[in-house]
Amino acid sequence: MARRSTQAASDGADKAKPVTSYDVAREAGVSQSAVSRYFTPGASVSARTRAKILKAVNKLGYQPNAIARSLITRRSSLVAVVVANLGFNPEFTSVLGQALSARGLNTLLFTLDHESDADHVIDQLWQYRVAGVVAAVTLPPRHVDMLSQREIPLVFVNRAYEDVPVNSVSCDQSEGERWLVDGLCAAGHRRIAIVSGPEDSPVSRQRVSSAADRLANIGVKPVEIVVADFTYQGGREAMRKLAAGSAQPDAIICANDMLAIGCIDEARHALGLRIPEDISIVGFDGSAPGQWASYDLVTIRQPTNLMVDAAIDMLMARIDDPQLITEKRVFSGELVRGASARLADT
Amino acid sequence: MARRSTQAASDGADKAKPVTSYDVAREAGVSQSAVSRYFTPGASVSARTRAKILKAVNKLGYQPNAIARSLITRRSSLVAVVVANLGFNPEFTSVLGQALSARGLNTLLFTLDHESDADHVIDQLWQYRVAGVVAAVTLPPRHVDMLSQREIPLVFVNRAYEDVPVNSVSCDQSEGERWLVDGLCAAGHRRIAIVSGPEDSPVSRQRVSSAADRLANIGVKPVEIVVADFTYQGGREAMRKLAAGSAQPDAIICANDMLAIGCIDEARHALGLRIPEDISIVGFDGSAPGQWASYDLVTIRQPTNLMVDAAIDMLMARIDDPQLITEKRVFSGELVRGASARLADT
DNA sequence: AGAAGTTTAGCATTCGAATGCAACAAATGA
DNA sequence: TCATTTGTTGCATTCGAATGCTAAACTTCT
Repeated sequence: MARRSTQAASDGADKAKPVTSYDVAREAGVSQSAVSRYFTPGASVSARTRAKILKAVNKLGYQPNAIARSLITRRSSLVAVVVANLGFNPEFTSVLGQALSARGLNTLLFTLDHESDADHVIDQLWQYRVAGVVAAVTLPPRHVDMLSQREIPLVFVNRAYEDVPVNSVSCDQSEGERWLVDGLCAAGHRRIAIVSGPEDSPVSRQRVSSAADRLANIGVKPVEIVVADFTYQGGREAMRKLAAGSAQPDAIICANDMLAIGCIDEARHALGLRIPEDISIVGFDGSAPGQWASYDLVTIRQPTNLMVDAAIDMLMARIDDPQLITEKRVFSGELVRGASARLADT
Repeated sequence: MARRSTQAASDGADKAKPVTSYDVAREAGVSQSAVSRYFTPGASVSARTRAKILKAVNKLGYQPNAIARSLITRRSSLVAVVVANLGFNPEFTSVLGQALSARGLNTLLFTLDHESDADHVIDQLWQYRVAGVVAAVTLPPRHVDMLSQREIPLVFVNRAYEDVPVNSVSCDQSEGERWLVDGLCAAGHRRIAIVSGPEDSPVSRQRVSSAADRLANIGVKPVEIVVADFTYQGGREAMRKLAAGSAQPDAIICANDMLAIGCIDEARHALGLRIPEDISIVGFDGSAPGQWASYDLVTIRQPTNLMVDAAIDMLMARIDDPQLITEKRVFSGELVRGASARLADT
């Protein structure tokens, strides 16, 4: 038998049972409908009734029950935010959460280990009748269809689908890679290697192929392409492989900042290379650690705030009108000229 | 007038109206109660009925409406996770989210800019009748009281309250700081400075006072205490101040890893100091970047996984029995012997 | 077979707020 | 002043699943 808190048991506050709109109505001498309207923006309530209700609300400490409201309106104020554990950009999630909150929406967070856990997530968010979904992971087309059939607005971040019409905001990966490639080549680099992220990551694939394409245009062939996961350790291992191979690159294009940081640390601390004198290393994302003095990465900064705002605007527009046609918004990144690579103006 | 998706408008899937338990009941030729019981673990349903319902569920693609369920049971499966924007430890949130998910709970994430935004958050989570709260921020006592009156289980992470009985899991900050201080002093350091976090952060205060106390015990007085916020820039500025002052420390104890990283970068890249030859720098947390080769911090690693598991265990025990007495669980940290400081065995 | 005990099924009610509708009051216009 | 418009209010119903209670079906035992 469980011990119980003597405090809770003795102070008589045992059944602090929730205050409902009926309690408020009785206290204020009005109907429950009036109380409901009081909390409905734009509903017509006279000043006199307003005052009475306000008083009762304060006296009783009433807070509307969002659950009951969602049941009748058939929609909650929850927005599902789906991110992958590894590609997890904390700043993005944080900014997104605050922006949602500022608009009166709450964040239902789903952190996936593997993108295959999506099944479970879709069930959950549907059970909660979320008002919308922001996904920074890839969802299988059947889930996208399901959401669109249920008229749940969905916005992807940095994912584009070829055939399915979906909403998305993204940073122009191709353009960013072109800038990096051009800068490196103009500075005289010719032995360029690429460190790719996981092969099932569309973000990685797009960045890598954009870089490779641009190189091809210029008439340069990557000396090697190494696949790693999007982690610091992945970057270190990739650098180790490159150093051990015969390619001997003089520049490395990494699929994100984390990989670039790993490469730099391995190059400096394990291989004794100087950066950028011996080797240039560039990343992608514009993450905070990449800008630390120890790394000072050349990278492409994604405009996080703009992207978050755009995502939420799209989401809210579709919450108001679920039939709005799909739209893709692509933002340019910003070339950050750090000291991790020799880069020429182009 | 808004344009509409020709696709959605033409494929006839316009009103995919939600499947309810009544629909399933009709399809399966049973009562709605039976369907409900089918989804209630431990409820008595015969094998035959089970089969009929399962079939109907699959055919119609039914998912119980969590909103309706919460309304009647008066409790949702949502757990509010409240973190501060700045002290935000992404790994912690991520691990916590997954652990909750594994137990069938969903994460309602609140990211606070300033701990004073707590008012708003408390309203929100009460509106959603969350099953519990995990707070990595300080909540004013009136909120703690309110939650306890409403019988909403609350577990703090790395916060202890003096007077109010609350549940908490934490890492033993004092012990950790003692280890650091002892190690530094045993290595001969005497001119020790402290870089504190924001003054309204209990975590910072506790770490700083523990370190100062231990120093006092040994008979050493900190040469200077600088206040900074828990950021990289804060660390850099703190280091700059220390270097500009007359104290000239030979070791710096930082209230967290982020500050230590900032100090190191400033010392190396702006002041031209060698670490740890010219100055020892230690942190606290055991964050991932602190372990990167460029920093290789001496720090105290918090046992994130243990703490998360403990937090969830406590939470779930109190969801089952809200009257359980409060409990505080304190875990030892782990001294990480990096290369950012000269440290002696003690 | 019949009595007693155990499952299982269904009915009816409940949770708390939103809303269409009708009744009514206040404000405007003729 | 009366008719019309506009603004408020309350009643009754609705959302979808959970559950106490009773009745029916099935077991088990004598």
